[in-house]
Amino acid sequence: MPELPEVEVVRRGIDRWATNRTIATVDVRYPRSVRRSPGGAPRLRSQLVGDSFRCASRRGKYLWLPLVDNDDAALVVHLGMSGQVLMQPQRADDEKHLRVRIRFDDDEREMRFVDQRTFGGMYLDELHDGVPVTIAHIARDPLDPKFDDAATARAIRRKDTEIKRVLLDQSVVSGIGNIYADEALWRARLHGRRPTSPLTSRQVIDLLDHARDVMTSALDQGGTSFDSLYVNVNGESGYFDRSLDAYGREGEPCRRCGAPIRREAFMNRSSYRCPRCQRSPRAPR
DNA sequence: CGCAGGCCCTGGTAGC
DNA sequence: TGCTACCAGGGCCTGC
Repeated sequence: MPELPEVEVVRRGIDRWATNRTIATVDVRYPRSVRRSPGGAPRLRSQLVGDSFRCASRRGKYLWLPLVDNDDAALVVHLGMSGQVLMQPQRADDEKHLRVRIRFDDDEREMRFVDQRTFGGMYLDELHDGVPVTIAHIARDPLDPKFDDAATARAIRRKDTEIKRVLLDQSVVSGIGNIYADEALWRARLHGRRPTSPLTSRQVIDLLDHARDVMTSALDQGGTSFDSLYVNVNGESGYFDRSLDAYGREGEPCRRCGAPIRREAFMNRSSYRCPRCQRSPRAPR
């Protein structure tokens, strides 16, 4: 499940292999994967072939490759739940869920978009001030140098909802998904169902600090490969899953207090927390 | 307008 | 063994 650290690892890999090479062919094997691209596969192909990519940018879980010739356009990539960008030798066997193949006019590696659950995709978009218009509503992420902790904390406290919901709201703070939300909440000793407005500014800024810290650590270890769907552009897993303190640790002892980590349903998914360190806001015990 | 919840999608796995 | 039901979940869309 790629969140910010995993997407950043992929971005770096793409930068290493895919920039400043003339695009030769674009082969869309599965139209759904380019469903957000205006004009579909034909226009995607005609716009990309002959052009080349600049260095990749990222905001939250989105990354994009600006084009060199058409300098107000970019190829946006979102990995969804199971998307992978692989830089493969041209002779390598096709992956089972290969969706889009981009070849360059040299003998080096080709770029492949592979996606089992097809929530991800790639599409052409227009750049405004260097940002694709379709992601203008995505907030800056905590690793962005221009991320404003105090302003984000204010925005969070203005919301009339629960804290974990806001952490997952990409228009307030981006890059955080279910795994790093649970990890940040564990580190901050906050229950995800705590209402946001009574939280102090200090608590929220502390939480954002923890989110940044845990994602930075994950990035240093190549990301979290919890269910093997996430890999870097060379197909290699990250190692942060063994450093997780909450996510996926149901029944295992809290690394702080020893209480068994609890798993609960939340927003049609799972939340993991320590029942002792992260007390329930409703029925404290 | 803000918020909550449903839906999309597929493969692995638990359970019978 | 083979079938069914369920689970993973980001982001868009709808409805209240």
